[in-house]
Amino acid sequence: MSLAAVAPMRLTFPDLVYAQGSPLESVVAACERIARSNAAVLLTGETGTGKEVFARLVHRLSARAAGPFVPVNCAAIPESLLESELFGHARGAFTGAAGPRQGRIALAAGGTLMLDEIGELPPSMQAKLLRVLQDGAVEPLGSTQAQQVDFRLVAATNRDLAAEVAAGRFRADLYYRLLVCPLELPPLRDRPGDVPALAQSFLRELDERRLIEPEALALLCKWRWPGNVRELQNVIERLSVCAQGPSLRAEDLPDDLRDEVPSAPSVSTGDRPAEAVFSAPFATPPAPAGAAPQKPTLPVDLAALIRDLEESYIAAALEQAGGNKTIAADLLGLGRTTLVEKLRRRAKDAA
Amino acid sequence: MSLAAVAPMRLTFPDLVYAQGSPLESVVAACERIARSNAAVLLTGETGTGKEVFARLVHRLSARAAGPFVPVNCAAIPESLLESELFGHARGAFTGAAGPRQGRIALAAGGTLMLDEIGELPPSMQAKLLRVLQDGAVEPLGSTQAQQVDFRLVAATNRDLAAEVAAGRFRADLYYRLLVCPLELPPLRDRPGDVPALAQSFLRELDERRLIEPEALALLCKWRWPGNVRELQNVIERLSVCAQGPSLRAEDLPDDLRDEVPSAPSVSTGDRPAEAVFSAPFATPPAPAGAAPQKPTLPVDLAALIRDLEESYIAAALEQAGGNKTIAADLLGLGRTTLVEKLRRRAKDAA
DNA sequence: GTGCCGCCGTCAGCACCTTGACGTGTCGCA
DNA sequence: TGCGACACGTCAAGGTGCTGACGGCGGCAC
Repeated sequence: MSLAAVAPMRLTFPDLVYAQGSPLESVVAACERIARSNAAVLLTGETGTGKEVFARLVHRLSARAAGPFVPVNCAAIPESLLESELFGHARGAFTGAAGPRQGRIALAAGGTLMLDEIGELPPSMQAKLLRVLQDGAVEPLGSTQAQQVDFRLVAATNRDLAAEVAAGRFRADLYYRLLVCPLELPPLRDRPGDVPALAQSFLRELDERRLIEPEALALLCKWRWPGNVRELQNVIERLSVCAQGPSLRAEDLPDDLRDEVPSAPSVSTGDRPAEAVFSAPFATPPAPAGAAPQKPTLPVDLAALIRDLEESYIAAALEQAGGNKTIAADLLGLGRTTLVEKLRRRAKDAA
Repeated sequence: MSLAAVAPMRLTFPDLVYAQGSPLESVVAACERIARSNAAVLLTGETGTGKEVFARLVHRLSARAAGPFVPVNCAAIPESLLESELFGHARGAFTGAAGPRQGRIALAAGGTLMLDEIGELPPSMQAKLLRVLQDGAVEPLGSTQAQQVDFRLVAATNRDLAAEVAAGRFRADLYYRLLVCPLELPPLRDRPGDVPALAQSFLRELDERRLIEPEALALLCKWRWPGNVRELQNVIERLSVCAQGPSLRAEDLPDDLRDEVPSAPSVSTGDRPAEAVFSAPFATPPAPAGAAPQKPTLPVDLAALIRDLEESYIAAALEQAGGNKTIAADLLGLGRTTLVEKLRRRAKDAA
């Protein structure tokens, strides 16, 4: 899986870098124990703490290492599609292209299924997932018979699932099912000792041979890292780009980091920075990397979409034609009167 | 790039005009460093500070200078169209002249993609963009396979993205991704020394040979310029048109500028003047002319374009629905029979 | 087996859109 | 002033696409 030289040129996510004595040591040790079993795992931690990295670690350390690792980002898939995405659907009689689709769960047979942002799972899916965990079988949409699937579940979230349960947004029975092997990933600010190792690892991936000056490193270690490892990754990249001298100096760091007020380490899982406050409709949940195929956002109002498209083009053509409708119609390959009528309708609808 | 004599007669945007000792000097220096890398750039600054100019600068200074520069104004495109605009859609029956649309991202292959007003990006597009940045690949609507694209991203906004993140309107992970190389453009009022040079540059483009009287120039330098460079451009043009004497006098300036109360320079990045209501001289609308490099390519076969778009969406919906036309129609907000009819026509046309 | 349910294809009715033709108003030029 | 060129708005005719209803077909439950 080397992305080689892709465009925006990103580093591949680091494979578990930490320092001696890091709190991560105990987490890794826990992973090793856990991996041997087949029990469900629940990873919790802020954005950017590397939940997928640890999910893969559990997979690799388990007896299923040779099987598939299937990541699914629950938050990145429109609710209406989640079901067919997870469970698949039986007959795809038509369409040629798709045909009958395996669900992600079925694809994880013999391997590990990672459900990221499981806190975003809508209630109906929670119920269905629970059934699957109990029966060890999935029943694709439209199909009559269940299909046994042997998979291991690793769930992850940056929400406080217990609070979600208390608020009635997450099923208690599913919660306890997931809670068999809880693994909490500490935020980067609570393990500043890992910062140097991580920084060095990122530098190596950048082919950056200069060193970070001690003063700069000290600043890095003191920063709160609300975006955790991913934020560090970006800062390092930026540092490498911006620094001009023979070494990477504190002056080359972003202002925020230099205006540092030494932050108290967070109190366990108490505060979840920033993004906790979603108000917005469509509450954009932080959905870290790595899962879910592209797929256009459906459902969509096709009629409205086409109206918009048409309107955009008509407006552009009119502008280019300087308001001359005859020319504009030509530009669009439409009859003149057709364009006129379209405009009239539009004006009418507006009123 | 001379637009020569287009209808409303606009000046071409100036190519980076500033005075010696201007704060822009350090910004330009930063651009030079940044340009060498492939990292994402985030431009921030008020309306009219020339974000696109700097985006082009980064492009020209980079190794990609020979490649395309593709500007996209996220705020200027209806939300429903953004997806097909950015990602494109797979081909339809026959291409005609305009044919199957490449997305803007794909068009930026080998070059630079500028996403202006990125703060306006709706949540679903934020998620998709993040994926593209991570994978370096796009998957056009209706197509099943992803396509590798090598591009460099320059994002721009006049919002406070950090605040947007805190408010839950902008994804934290995408934010950190963009923050690799932040570049802040100072408002014109904080660099009054650039005003004379800019004014002279605009006059030259207007073929205006008269000179600005010192008193008028002084007024220009003192004005707050809520609309920044673009506002200055408008004022100069107006001045040239209105002045009748052998020189450009203070009396020819709009009243607002002459009633000047010497304004304190803005306190660093503190306030972002609500560009909505600024009572500019000459009723400067926030973003007239020079902006909006949107403009779909014309001429175009609108009917064919719409057919293609429709086909792509239908194909995608059918796939997601697993061939179930009832569900697919729902996904598209169409009546079931309507969808069936559309399919029938399509099949008929193919034959 | 029988009945129910969901999905599908067809078709006729109808609203809507497109199209071509016509009349008007304006501009420029003889 | 008169004439042609040009662009516009309107309208009636004809076509097109949408809609709702109907019947067929297969799976599943009882």
